[in-house]
Amino acid sequence: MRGQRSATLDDVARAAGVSRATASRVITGQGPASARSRDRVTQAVTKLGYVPDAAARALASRSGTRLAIAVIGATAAILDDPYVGRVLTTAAHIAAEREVGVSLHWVPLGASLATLASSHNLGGLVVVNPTQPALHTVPKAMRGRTAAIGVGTKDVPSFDVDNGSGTDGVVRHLVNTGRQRIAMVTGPSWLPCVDRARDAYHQIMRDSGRETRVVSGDFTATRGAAAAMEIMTRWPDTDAVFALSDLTALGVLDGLHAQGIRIPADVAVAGFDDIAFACLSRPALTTSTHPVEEIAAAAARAVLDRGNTDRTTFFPSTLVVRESA
Amino acid sequence: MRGQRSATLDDVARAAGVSRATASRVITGQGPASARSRDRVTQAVTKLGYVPDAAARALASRSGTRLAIAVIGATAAILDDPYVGRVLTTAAHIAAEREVGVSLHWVPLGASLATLASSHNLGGLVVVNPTQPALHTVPKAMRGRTAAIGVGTKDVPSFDVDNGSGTDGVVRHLVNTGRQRIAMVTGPSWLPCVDRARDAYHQIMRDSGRETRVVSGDFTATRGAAAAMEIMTRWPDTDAVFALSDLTALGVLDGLHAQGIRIPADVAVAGFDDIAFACLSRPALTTSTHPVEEIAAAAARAVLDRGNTDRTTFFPSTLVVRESA
DNA sequence: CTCACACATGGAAGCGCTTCCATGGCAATA
DNA sequence: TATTGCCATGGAAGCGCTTCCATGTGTGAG
Repeated sequence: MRGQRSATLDDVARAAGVSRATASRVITGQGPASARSRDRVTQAVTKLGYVPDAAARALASRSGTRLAIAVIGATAAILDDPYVGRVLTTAAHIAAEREVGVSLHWVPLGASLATLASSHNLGGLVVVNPTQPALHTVPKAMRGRTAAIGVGTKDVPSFDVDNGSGTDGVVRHLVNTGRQRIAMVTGPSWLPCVDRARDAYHQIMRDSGRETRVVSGDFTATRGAAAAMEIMTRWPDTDAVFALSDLTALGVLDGLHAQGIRIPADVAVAGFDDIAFACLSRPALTTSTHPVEEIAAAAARAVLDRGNTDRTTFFPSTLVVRESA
Repeated sequence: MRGQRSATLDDVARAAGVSRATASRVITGQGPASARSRDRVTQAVTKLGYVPDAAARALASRSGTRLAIAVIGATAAILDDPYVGRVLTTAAHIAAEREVGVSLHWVPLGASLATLASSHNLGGLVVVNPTQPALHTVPKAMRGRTAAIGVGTKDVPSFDVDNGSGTDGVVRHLVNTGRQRIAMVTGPSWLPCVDRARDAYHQIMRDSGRETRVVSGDFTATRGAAAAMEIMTRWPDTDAVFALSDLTALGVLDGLHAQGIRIPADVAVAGFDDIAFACLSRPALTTSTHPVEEIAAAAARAVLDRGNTDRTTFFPSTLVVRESA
């Protein structure tokens, strides 16, 4: 293509015979410009193959054009779970409509978001699985353009699936289908949504006079398989397992299979999320939906359109009965 | 935290009692600085909670600090496949070691990479599933910091799995285990790697005096299920199906199940990629490995460390025999 | 004791862009 | 014809940072 150095706004302005200011106005579409200038600039742009420099633009306009998605406390395994992928795809979609890009950032638990969020080239920030401390590290200037997927702080709009009622639906189904000794595999304990789910489980167990059996998980399949062993060893008479993630439930299925346990005849298994694979497993997984796309879209829109929702919005989760429970 | 406006390098310099130049040198670690200046600046930085602005830095230094991953021709479904996720995670890892971020970009088939790659705040570019035209749109200035995952052009280092020998291994296994009428489900036809795999399949079929049965796929599970129907309708005596993607193979498994076909008794099924779910399905999937992490790491390193590899590197794929074939 | 040299330092010039502001031209009004 | 007002325009001032260059300051060699 063109020479070594790529064309700048100056080159365009010169080629069009207008000032840089005018060229800028035409290109950004902000501010007045005569039809004549508009034409000449447009022509110069295509002729020179001019593409505005995002960094310079962000710096000058003090508002970037990129939506950052920060995933808190993620291990490498998290992308085995379609979850982040779905958030990402959806956000990218919404962002693309507004001609902004997306970037993905893994933020270790306890790390600061300051570096990430301080950059001028950021148009917005969506924090996935936020913790209070992490959210507090986002600079004031960025607060208005931040949303959380999960349970956030007061000054940041938050979006999450209704883990409580979702869990309620699943566990109630287990109870209604005659299961007596129902175990639960949770997720990472630092996630507030895990608490809500565990609370819901405890509630039902208590109300129906059942004993609780909880082992902690991390949303991975590997952990699910291990949890299956652990559960059947500690409580051999368990007749149902509810995992707070489909991936984990799939692992549980596997672990149970390995022990020669029949599903759902001996033990019922239920998950949470309704991932694409849930209906591909044998037996197909009974689970509860997780409207990730809706949630991610809401978060992305809240950030990009500055929706002034500063409350937490919960999205309903509905039971999907298949073969495993 | 601090006031409305966040601290700039000027603030730090002032607080430390040095010039902006010196402060910059200390912070970037480039250029000389006395121990005294270093201390004072470091203190000022922590005191003010100073975080450098990425946009300004990129603009001034003419070299960004972000690794962009552009996925060509991706549909929303692509993230159901762990593939992109694995690329992303690995790249993010390598990038993080060098304190650079990653960003992900969906580039429609036929779209230009110019806008993406022209930005000064880009440290490198990794193009996934590149097409020749797409690669040609990356500005000269960026060429040196670009790598391809897939088959690229001469001036860009490329990394890919050896689809040819991988396919060879799988199909040969099918042949060796006595399968006679082996069908293949391919991937998107615009991907060169699909050609290589199809060629390998044709080769073996021809060499062993077998007839070829090819239906085209798109790497999704949905398409796999449909392909299973299509294959069994067109060629009811088929006794093996090889899909160029595990996701598709899983779909095939599902489609075959739906028709009451036993696997592997009636029909053997083999995939490609060895995704995490491959061993979770019933029956567990026979497949061939795809060292995505190695490939992505090589690509990321080639870009970040300016490795002058301007050739295509193929990574070996090895057969994994499980239950389905 | 002098000269040369290295090193730490600050001033200043940008990087490529947006945007404020003052200017000038033109049509509409009186 | 003189006055008002509006709109298109260019000049210039940054955005926050890096980096070149010239200036001091202290050290070792002669």
